[in-house]
Amino acid sequence: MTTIADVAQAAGVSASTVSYVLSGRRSISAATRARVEASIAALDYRPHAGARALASRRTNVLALVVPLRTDVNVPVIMQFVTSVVTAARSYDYDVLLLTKDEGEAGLSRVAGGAMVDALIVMDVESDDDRVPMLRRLRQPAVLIGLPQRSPGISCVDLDFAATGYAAVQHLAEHGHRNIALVGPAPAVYHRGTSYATRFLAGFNDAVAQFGLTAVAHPCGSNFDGTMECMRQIDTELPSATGLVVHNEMALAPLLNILRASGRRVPEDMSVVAVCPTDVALGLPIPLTSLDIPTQNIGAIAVEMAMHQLDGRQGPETRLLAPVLTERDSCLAVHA
Amino acid sequence: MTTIADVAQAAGVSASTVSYVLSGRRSISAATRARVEASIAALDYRPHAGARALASRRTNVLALVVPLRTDVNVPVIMQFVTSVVTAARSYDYDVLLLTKDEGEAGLSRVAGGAMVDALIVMDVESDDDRVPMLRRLRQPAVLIGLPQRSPGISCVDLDFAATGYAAVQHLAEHGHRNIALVGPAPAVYHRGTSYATRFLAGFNDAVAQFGLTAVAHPCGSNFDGTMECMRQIDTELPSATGLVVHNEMALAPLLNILRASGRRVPEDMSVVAVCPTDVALGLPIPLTSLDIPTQNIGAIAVEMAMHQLDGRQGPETRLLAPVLTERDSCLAVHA
DNA sequence: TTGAAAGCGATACCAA
DNA sequence: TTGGTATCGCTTTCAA
Repeated sequence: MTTIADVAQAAGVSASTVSYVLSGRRSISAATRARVEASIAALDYRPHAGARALASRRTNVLALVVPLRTDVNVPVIMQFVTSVVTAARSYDYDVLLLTKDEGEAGLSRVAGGAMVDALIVMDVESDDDRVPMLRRLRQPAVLIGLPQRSPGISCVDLDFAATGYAAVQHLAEHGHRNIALVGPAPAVYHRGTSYATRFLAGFNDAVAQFGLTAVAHPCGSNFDGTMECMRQIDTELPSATGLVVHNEMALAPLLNILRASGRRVPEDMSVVAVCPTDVALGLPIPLTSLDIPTQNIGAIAVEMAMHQLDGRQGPETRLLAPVLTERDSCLAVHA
Repeated sequence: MTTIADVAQAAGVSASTVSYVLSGRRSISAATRARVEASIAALDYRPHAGARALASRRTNVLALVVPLRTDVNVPVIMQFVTSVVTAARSYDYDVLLLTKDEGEAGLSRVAGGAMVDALIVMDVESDDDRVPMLRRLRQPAVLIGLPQRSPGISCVDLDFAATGYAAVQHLAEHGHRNIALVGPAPAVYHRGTSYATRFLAGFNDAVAQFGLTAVAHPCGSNFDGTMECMRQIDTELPSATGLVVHNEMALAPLLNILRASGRRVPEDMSVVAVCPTDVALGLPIPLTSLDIPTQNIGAIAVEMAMHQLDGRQGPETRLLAPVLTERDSCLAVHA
């Protein structure tokens, strides 16, 4: 294995000089730098990550904790993952992947063992067991999501309350008076994933504000679950002309079910979806949607972690404002 | 930070004894071990990963390289990822996640920097640029997939040739004489991803063997692509009574299109899918399928890496035999 | 602008 | 059964 000493010898300088060329932490004469860089290239030298971590107390690795759930849309998770990995690379960081089912043990293992400089945690629940432990770690953490109480820890997420409100507002402004919410899977509510309840709160606020009539139902994330959910909605509010769908997995089945029951979108039923853009565009009819900006959120999470690492910024919470894009699934109704 | 020296002092032993208690590489008296373990627990000691890697030349981390493509089914990729992470944890290994778009640079970065002990590479192409470089690394690599020439490197994959053969055979044995293959996306063929061509070869072999008439078409991985693919099939072989679908993303649109054109599955059209079990079960009608055993493949990849690390096994290629499960999408035709 | 050398926190060899 | 210590490869302080 090639070491820094080999490079130093080849370049006729000391090891520390090579180190400084690499880190840029002190000025080096152009001539010396050139020789060192030539030797590095010639020997194909790569600094030993472990040695570096030991001496510098930096690993240039961050941990990313992902859920394994199948009741949340897996492609959406994957979008977060790739955006985090891509953003991390732009800071010369690598990503260690943990699964949520390891729980607190996984976090303290990688943090306590100094395997990572920071942690990014997805799928945070309202009252998440992991939050108190994260707060105690030496490394900064960034949550994707918003627990009940998050003082001392950074959070980033879409502003789901505002998003729920905006969805209803859009339908109200198009004259809809009777609407329904097709929500996330029951399990998502049960385990207290906060985006579900925040969205619902915003939805209900707007319903009251605009004086609408509404029903809301969780929706199992598959064909049967969607069928059942629509059955209930049709029973309780048969006059509904607008649907807010906060469940990516339900979208495709839903469109089928509507068509099968003879209802056209948007002529007979308007649909506002909450999903990433590519999902809204990947269906038979382009959906009017409130974007879940996975790319942004992932990049911001990494950025927040980096800012905390270089001391530029303490813990903060950032909620992204919803953006609604009109496409082909909403129509105004006339009384 | 708590170090091994702190633990040693607390337990009244030397640092090396603590190290040996941890590694189990030499026998320790029960009394000493108990005291050491008590101190470890009391101090909540975690060995520093970097120091460990430096001294032992082992990181207990393996690299996993995933594609970012959206033309292959993202949930399937995620299944591989979670099975690899889960299997790795069972060997006390962590997983560093790389994306394929980093190419050879990413591989040599993490391998050259001794960040990982082994690499697992997904989405390997027939003539993959990364293979020669992987062969040169100090660390063992396991490919998920099968490049043209793989001597000296471990591979694991479903036996796609046998799978293609089995799909056709199943239809032939049910009396179908005219069949069509709905293949992966054109891009998958173009970049030479070998499973596509291996499957096609097996498909064609069986078609010849059983004296069938067949057409095969790539299929764009969305609604429009599937529509276009079916249009071509209907034009070229309108008498087809059986479909082999080697494209998870095409399955849902395909069933819709068939229904929209008035064809019932399985009465008017038999369908054999190649996909993970959960995909086959997640559609309106449970599909007869050849399983893509993502869990197995991921676990085997990790196992092969571990066996190479402890010198128990050199590079080898393992192709898993296809397993067909009959469900509700295939019917025998009578002449 | 550069070099020498003291750590960083483990492992594992050599002794006892 | 245990302890002492050289060593892993790098960073960074102190000196020049």
